[in-house]
Amino acid sequence: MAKDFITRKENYSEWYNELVVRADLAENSSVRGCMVIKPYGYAIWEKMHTLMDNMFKETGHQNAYFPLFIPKSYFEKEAEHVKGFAKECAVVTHHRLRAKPDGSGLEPDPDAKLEEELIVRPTSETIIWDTYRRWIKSYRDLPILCNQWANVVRWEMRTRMFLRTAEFLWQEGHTAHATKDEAEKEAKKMMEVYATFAERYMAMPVVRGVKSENEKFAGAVDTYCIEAMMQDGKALQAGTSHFLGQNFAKAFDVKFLNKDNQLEYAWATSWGSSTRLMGALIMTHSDDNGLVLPPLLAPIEVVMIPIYKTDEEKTMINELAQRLQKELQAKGIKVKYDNDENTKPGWKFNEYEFKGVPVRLTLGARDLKQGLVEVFRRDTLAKENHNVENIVSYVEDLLKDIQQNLYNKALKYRQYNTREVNSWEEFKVEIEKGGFLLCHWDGTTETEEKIKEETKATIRCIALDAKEEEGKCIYSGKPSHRRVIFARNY
RNA sequence: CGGGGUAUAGCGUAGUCCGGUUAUCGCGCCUGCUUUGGGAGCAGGAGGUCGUAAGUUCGAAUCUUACUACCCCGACCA
Repeated sequence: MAKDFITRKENYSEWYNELVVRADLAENSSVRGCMVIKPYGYAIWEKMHTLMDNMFKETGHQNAYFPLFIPKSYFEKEAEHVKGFAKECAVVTHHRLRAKPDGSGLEPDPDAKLEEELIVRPTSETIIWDTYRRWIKSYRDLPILCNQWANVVRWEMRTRMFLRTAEFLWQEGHTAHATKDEAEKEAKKMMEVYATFAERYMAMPVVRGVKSENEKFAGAVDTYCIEAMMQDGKALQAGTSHFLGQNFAKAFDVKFLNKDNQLEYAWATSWGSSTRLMGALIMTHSDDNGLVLPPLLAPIEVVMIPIYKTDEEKTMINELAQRLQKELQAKGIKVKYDNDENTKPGWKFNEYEFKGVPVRLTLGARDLKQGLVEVFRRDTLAKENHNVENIVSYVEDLLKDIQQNLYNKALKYRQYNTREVNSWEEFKVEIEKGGFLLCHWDGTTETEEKIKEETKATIRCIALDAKEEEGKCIYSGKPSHRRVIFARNY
């Protein structure tokens, strides 16, 4: 019903861009590659933030905050890490401006050049491990389980709101452990936390997996991930959790005395998820009428819209609305009564529909005379009249149903678009159709890169629940023991 | 950083080739009245350094040159 709104089929990426702007989630700022997250969009992120934060705390983590700036020398210490991030770092070189000699504005003061240049953090492993060196002396100091909510900067060539911006918001967990086993368990545990969050709150099914050598984090031994499928069949990495081995402990000389009084390097993990989740959320559920939000993340779960002609009707509806609002709020439901007289009901219908509000109650004078309200659910666009008497418990159940339905729908979509492919010829055809392709792969980086060059498809992950199965690599024909997931990705 | 394109009101645009009144239209905005069951109607109104700078000309949104910004396609990436 949305006016002049492009459909997913017509142009998926334009649909996404327009949706983000028109649903009032975010807008491009005047700074290249950076976006403004608007109140409605931020309210969704805030919910994600709070829910995830609780999950981190339940698993024993504490929040802390580390500096935005990282001395260049710290950054250089872990070879793989530098290689991965150097190309996209913002660098601070001066600490003062001065008036230009010709009076035409400001310029960095040459006398205020920094002794050592500072990197704006693209991620915080280095500054954190430099700090951990001072915190860790004994096995009794371990584990350290910290998380930080922060902004990071990665100077991307091409950006898209939420999916890839030069600056973005995220959380990054950084833990230190006495044993390899404990660190590995931590990395897997946090992947599971992300997966649970995605499925339970975002209603977004994910594949739990491990990255190939080629795709893993710069500086990690293993990268675990959750991968989701968007409605255009492309994969989106929605969270990563890294087992870092002793790489950062060695680079920053973080040693502790174990129970046997011997010096050992500490074991590390790091794990992160970002405002990219907003993009994932949008592209998982939304349709050609705009945003669709799962109730558990919707800033407004229920909107009530009055329709009346006379003053008596208006008074009657206002009173009813206030009563319903209280009752719904008592059930913990976020409800908004929009009795703004400047806009007409039809305008409001479209507005809230576009913004993805899960349930709308139309309080119309005509229906109310028969004791009815109109209930509209955003996920199926279905409307029905319902008795006003038990509307509160009905809405409560309906919200649960919508949450579950969105998950089921997304899962069905993913299952339908996931298929086994057994030959290179077949692969080249199937990859054009999108979706996840389950294929045998010989385990080598060379093969992976050749496939990427020829088809733009990458190995999204090796699913943790992939079953053992003998087969031949679709590209090289060499033996393989399990299938991996190939897809084009965001 | 390579290749292509665009720049006119808050947004989207006409006009540019072929220079000539007061720069077009829609949406949005403001005021008033009438309206209210799927983006209301009428009337009136406000809003512009035509990306920046220089040049050609009696006269430049329009022609020339330089610069800047943004978009698309590559290379790179959560």
